[in-house]
Formats: sequence, structure tokens, C-alpha cells
Amino acid sequence: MNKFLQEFHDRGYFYQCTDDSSLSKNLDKHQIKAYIGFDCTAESLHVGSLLQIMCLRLLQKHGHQPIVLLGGGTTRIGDPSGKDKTRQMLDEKIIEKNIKNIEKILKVFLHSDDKNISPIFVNNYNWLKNLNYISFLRDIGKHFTINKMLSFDSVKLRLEREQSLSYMEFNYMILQAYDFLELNKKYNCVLQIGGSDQWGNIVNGVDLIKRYSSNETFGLTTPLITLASGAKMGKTESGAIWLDKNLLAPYDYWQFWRNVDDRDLFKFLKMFTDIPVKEIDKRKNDNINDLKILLANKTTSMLYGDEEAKKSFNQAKKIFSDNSSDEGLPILKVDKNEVKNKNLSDLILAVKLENSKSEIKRLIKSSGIKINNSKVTEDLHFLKIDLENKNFFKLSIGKKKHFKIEIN
RNA sequence: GGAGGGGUACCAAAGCGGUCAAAUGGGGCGGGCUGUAAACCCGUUGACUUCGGUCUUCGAAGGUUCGAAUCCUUCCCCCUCCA
Repeated sequence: MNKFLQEFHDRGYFYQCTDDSSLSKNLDKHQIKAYIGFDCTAESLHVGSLLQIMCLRLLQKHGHQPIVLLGGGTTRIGDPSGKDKTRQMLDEKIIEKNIKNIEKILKVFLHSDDKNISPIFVNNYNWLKNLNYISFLRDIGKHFTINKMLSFDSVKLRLEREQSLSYMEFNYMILQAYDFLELNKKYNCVLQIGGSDQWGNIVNGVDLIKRYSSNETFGLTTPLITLASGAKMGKTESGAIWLDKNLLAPYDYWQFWRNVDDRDLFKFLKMFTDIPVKEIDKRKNDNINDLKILLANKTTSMLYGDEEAKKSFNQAKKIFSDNSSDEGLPILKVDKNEVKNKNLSDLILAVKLENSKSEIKRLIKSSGIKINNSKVTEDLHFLKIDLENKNFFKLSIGKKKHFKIEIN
């Protein structure tokens, strides 16, 4: 098997392929271009998209060139796959802004000095916006039968549940197929990769290209990642794990990986780091916490650089190992006048760490709040807090959240 | 278009005139155990409070009543079956 495909399997990226032996031969023969489409509904990307990004990195590693399709056009329509309801229509300006932001993130992951493998960014709005309806129907529409379209899960499930499916959304799969055709024509792109939920859409593209130009193209899908806990990858109680430091601090990103379930660890090391699979297998008996730190360091440095990874590591070390130090903690500043003659709960409210006084009182009651590492037993007047003649103190909420509060 | 069922807190789901800020389960949060994991155990889970209470919540708006999540009217939304 082709080396890229082999590693694709070994790392757990493989789910389905339209024709793996033929694809393998193609990959052996020459450099190819492959694309993944990214949805631009959200303002940024979260770890739910990370597997797709890793696929493109792997592609580069093996000398092939990735194309990133930012769905400026299709986002305006909304993919009905796996959704019960029509998505809210997004404002044009928001979509444009999302695209810019998402592109920025992808450039970090896919950066390369080698022009042959550095990513090509395309926006399908550029070719979708000017489509002529009649000629589109004649050239493209004739290749699709309603019979087949109705059989796709994205459509079938909606209809079975008697959820309405608008004509607009019904066209989504045709547009995605058309994207592939366009990329095939323009860039000779021969492979589309996507999550397993994209299978139907991808196959449509492969079929369309075959009918339209008799070119052979391929589809490759990745499995849906489920966590050992049963939850979906990417979203936690406290919100999505964004790949964007404006939405999630690098330290919290590091913590996300540091805290993965034991059962997910090796899977994640293979999926989300560049460490050779053989090396990962060799470390099966290593200390599990060291491996989690390794995972956190690698994933964080891939996105934010070695510096940030090291900083996060050191911060965690200080908080969890030598809990004496309060250096490197996130600093929250409070205006002295704002909390003058007020209680600790007011101060916590003022720095927006919690947004309900009852909640804070509950935390105090169940000894969840510490100041300078000693438990707070009552909602003290904040000036009574022993500041040791300093204008700052360490505030801890629970075991994992620690802050340095500065009063000026 | 016809017949029935339903909308309750983050989610699921009980309650069907007062004892309901609303059972129970899940989730979350805090504590314990531990390894910053899992499992398990305990507590907690509308807001404000001078800790006596006060205010706002059961699809929406009105009404009946001393008193409504519970009864009535209108409206909106969803589901199942039939055409």
C-alpha cells in the first residue's frame, strides 16, 4: 500500500475510500492534490475539525499538496447532513469574517516553505455566485437523478422524520459535487477527504466528475471520533475547544489535552501529533501522565509554538506540583474603588469569574474557594483578607482554576 | 384537510387547584478518594437577601379563583395516525 495511505490507516484516520487500490497506485505514481472543505458557520475552528487538518498535514508530509476549500458559497446554503433543522441563515459579512479567521488558523497548521506542498486556499463563492441557472441545470443538473438524491442519508433521514427540507438545502449536495468538479478542472484535484458524514456528498462529486469528464477521482473519509466517555469530540461542558487563542487561552487548550481520558490517550497521540506511530507504540508502558503531558505539549506547540507550550507546561507544573508559587497565573486586575467595602463575593463578581452571588456563596460553603491556598470559610469583607502588605493575592476556585488578583 | 397526543429548569422526564423553586435520572459545579484520568462516595444545582424572607420561572397572552405548572379562552410551535 502507498505510504501515505498506510500511515493514514495506522494513525486511525481511515474510515472509507471509494477505491483504495486505485488511489494507492495514483499516489505512488505522482504528486496529487487533495481537498477538504471547511464549513464557515462558526467564527473559528475547534478540535472537531482538527482531524481533517491533520489529514492535510499528513498529505504534505508525503509530498502531496492540500487544497483548502472555504465554503463561502455553500455556507450560505447550509449542509443538511446530520441536522434536523434548517440552519439559521448567516449574514454575508459574518461569513466573510469567519472565512478570514478560519484561513488564518489553517495557515498555521499547514504552513510550508516548499511551494509544491504549501496549501492552496480557495473560496467556492467565487465560482458559485455567478452560476447561470439554466446552463447549470443543463450541464450539471442532468447528471443527478432525484431518485438517487432522495436515497442519501442527509435527505432520507429528514424526510423520514417528516422534518422539512427546503429546496435550497436539497441542492447542497449538488453544489458540493460541483465544487469537486471545479477543483478537478482548475487544479487537477483528484481526492476529496472529509468526515464520514460527508460520504454521500463526496461520492456525488466523484460520480459527477466521472460523468462530466470521465476523469477518475477519489473520496476518502475519516471516522467520527467519539470519546471514551461517549461525548462528542470538541465540545465540553464549559464550551468548545477552540483552535483560537482569542476564544480559548493556550493554557486551557493545553489542559484539554492534559486531561484526556486514559482510554483515549494512545488514539490521540496517533491522531493529533506528528510523533511516528512506531515510536508511540514503543511507549505503551511509559508513565501515563508523562504521555499526557507529551500529548499536550505537542498539540499546543503545533498550534501556538514551542514557547506557548512550554509556558503552559510550566504554569501547570506550578499549579499542580509545587502549589506554593503564584507566578504565571492569569492576572485579573480590580479597581480598588470598585470593591471598596465590599465582600469577596462582590470581588469575584467584579472580575467576572462567576456571575451569581448565590453560586459563590455555595462555593464558599462547600469549601471550594481558597485565598493564598487557605480555605475561605465565610464571605469576608475583602479588606480583611490578609494581603501581607501586598496588593495582590492568589484566588483559587475549585482545584483547577487559579488566578492572581491585583488590586489597584 | 380530518382525528388524537404534547410543549415543565442545562437535557430527559414526573407533577395536573394549595404542603411546588417544582419528584427522579443524566449533565454541571464543589468536596472526598486518586494520577490534573476513569470508576466510586458525599454535597449542591433560579436570582437577591440584614438568612426572617423577598422577587422571577412550568410554550405566549389573557381570564376564573383567597390561591394556578395544574381549570377556562385565544394564539404559537411540535409529534403520531388518517386523507
